[in-house]
Amino acid sequence: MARKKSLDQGPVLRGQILARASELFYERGYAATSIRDIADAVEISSSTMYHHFTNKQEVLRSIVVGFMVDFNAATLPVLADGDRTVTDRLDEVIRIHIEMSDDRRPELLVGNPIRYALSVDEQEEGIALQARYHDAVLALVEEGRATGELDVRDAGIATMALLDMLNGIREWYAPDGRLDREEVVQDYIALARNLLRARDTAGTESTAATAAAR
Amino acid sequence: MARKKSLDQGPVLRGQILARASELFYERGYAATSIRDIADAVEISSSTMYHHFTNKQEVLRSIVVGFMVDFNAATLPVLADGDRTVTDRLDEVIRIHIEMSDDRRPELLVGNPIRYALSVDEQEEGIALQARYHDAVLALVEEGRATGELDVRDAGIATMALLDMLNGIREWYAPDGRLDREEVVQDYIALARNLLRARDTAGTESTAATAAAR
DNA sequence: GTAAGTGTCGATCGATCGATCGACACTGTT
DNA sequence: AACAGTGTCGATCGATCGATCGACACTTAC
Repeated sequence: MARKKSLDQGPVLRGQILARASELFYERGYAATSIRDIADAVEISSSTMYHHFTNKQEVLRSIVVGFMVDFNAATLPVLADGDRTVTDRLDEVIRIHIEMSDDRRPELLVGNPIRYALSVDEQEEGIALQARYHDAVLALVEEGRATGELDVRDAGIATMALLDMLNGIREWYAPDGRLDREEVVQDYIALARNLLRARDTAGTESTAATAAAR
Repeated sequence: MARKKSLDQGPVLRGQILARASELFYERGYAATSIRDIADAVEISSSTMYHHFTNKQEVLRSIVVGFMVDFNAATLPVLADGDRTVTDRLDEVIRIHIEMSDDRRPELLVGNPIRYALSVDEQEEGIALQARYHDAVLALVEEGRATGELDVRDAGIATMALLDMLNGIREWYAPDGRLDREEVVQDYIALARNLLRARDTAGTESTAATAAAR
């Protein structure tokens, strides 16, 4: 086999590495995936990896931070949009949460072993990004409780229940299975309203339903 | 240091190994935990490990299967108890689920990387045990929908939402934090009733409330 | 045309991994 | 006293790990 042509493919290779590394980390875990596994999957040598990333940790860090930055960019503006009702915003965030964590499933790397693999600084960076989303959802739930749109005893617990419910989907949802994704989105919007005892506000109902159906 | 005394401590050492291994696997992940890490934590040599387990995989398998067997033994009889109302059974299972997954938190090892670490037979064994619990909860939700006690569009989706909501708790609940565990249990019982739109059945209400408060 | 910069590779490093082996201590049986 | 069975250990195996190095191909700038 001839030497791989070294035409400058710019940041393309870096993106390929991140994409394949995400999948391997997601399936096997970070520790069980070797640099050579990733290199083989992208059909490069292991040494080439080190021209694009300083070490294995940096590959993981890029994936984790990259996803969370995009995720927050998509959700935070919606959560903080004061012009819309709480229920309306909640519906849309649930849709974004489900669709984004399904579309980019392998990139959503969380859990203790992932944290353990990162340096202290990287841990704090990742946790801070997650906390920003968490706090924004919590603020929305508290706002809903204040306006009477939602009815929960403890906003903190209800928020965790909601987020865990949404985060669990990617572990069992299979696109080729019994369920259509839009079906899942609609059901989860309804389930979330049940969970938080969303009030059927007559004035905003049509608006929310329209947004939910998109 | 003198040679470790070899007084027969029966299955005690095996239990210690499993306990410490659980914690390390939970914190760092299976692949990132070496046989020597476990041995050091129990203060034995790595060779001694192999007199109690055939290999590293078998340690993981023992933990996973051991927990799920106990978990099913505690929950399945409740879920299938035809003499009680659906809501009543649901409340108690939620309590057991939360308390057991908190008490034995490190033993609850799940996810893709864990599956990847097990052999095909072991995977199927573990999945089968989890499926038995899942199916029993699903059957209860469907029963509740049939009797009118619960009101959900798709029982399968609602069941996954409920289970994910419960499984997420151990990732964030800290015993020394703001929340008392009994508080969490009570809130989740209420949240689950919201989620599944449990009907306030006049006849069984007092029974269910009593069971919930235990 | 030649020098600098970039990207890729094979070869290889020391460290660590899971697992094995023989030696030895202790207990209980005969 | 001799023996078998069990549990523990240090030493060590081959394999694989993350990471480094120098050599080489190719592009671009001058």
